[in-house]
Amino acid sequence: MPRNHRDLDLQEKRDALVGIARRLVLADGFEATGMARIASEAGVAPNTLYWYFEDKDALLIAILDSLVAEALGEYAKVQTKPLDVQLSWIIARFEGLTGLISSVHSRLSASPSVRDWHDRFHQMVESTLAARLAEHGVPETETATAARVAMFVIEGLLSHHAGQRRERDQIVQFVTGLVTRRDGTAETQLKRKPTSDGRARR
Amino acid sequence: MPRNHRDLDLQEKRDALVGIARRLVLADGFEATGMARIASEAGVAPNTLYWYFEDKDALLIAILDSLVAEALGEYAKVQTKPLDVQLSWIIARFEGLTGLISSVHSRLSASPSVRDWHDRFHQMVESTLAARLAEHGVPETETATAARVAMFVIEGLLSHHAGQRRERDQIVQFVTGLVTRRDGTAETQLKRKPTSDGRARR
DNA sequence: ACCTGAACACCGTTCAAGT
DNA sequence: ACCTGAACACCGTTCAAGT
Repeated sequence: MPRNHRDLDLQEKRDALVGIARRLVLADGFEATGMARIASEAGVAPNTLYWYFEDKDALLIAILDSLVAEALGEYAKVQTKPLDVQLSWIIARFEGLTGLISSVHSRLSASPSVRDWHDRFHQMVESTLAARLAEHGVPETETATAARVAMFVIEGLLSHHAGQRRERDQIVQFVTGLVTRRDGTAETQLKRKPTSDGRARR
Repeated sequence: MPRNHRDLDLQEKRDALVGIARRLVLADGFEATGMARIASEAGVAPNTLYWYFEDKDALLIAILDSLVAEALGEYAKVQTKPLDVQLSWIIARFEGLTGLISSVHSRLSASPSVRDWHDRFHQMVESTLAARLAEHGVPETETATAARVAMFVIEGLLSHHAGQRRERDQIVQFVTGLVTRRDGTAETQLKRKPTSDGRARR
């Protein structure tokens, strides 16, 4: 896959390198995947990577961008489903990425570029969540706070072995129930109504 | 501070080393603090540290234990205060440790001993939180789930620049309000009653 | 039992040089 | 413009040896 010099343009080769790095990083973890290994797998010299990426963090960010782009495309399909289904979907979708997520968090203080990406990502996810919450009857004054709480719960579940399936469902139901049951707006959603996946609560 | 051979016993010297390492790690971060630096600050050879600690993770765990022991002592004083005050206190108390917290999370997958410590710590904190929640009228069937959600929110706030003071208060109020307002048990706590620090909600 | 000097393996990154 | 061989600085850790 080296395909040297001029028959692949810069962006194409960069993408190819990201793909290779992504596969290795997802398999073995970011810290455990050395630049030398990535280079060797790509058939180039280690320092060649530094022609395409400023440093290892830039490579990490490129990997994250490619993963987020894919997930975002798929999210469109569940965007209109009930809140608990959406939350469960998000958690299941990112379940394989817990290692990467904690790598991102661990680079936060050392790398301004990772910190920057991370903050942007949070902003994007939370504003999307806030919009969904608004649709579900959460009053405007609380959507931002509720979205942040939802985000924290998602991150918590993902960071901690993601819990067992059963426990995850319980937490998702608990949070959606709490968040949407405001001053009667969505009161019914909480009482006895079966969950959207057909299982009884508790 | 070397105090060699026999005029300090093993445990005493170990504690001294932990103290020195803890100061450096809190100042510069775990990853940024090399074993060589700790050793030099302690006036010993780098490899001497490996007489007292199995590896760098063991040193991390010793630091964490000392920090938790201190915090636990202080927590006794606020244990009987209202829920929102307790949560705010916990967040403020651990605010200076965000770097360490993410270091712990980043070692989770690579180090079984850190993972072990982390799981124990969560279990301890969550069972304590669950007991407080029960005192505040949360039904038995939900204390565990609610405690875990509270823990996720605490961790989320601590991991993300801990937010601004104002935003933190808002989230704490939101969560305590939601969690304690169950089927009328603590219904009043939510409606219009001013927060325990005297500020109006929203 | 406690401590050390010296080395090892590995890491991300850089430099000077090639085409 | 794109790529490389070789080196650099640094890391946690180990080894063989000293007392």
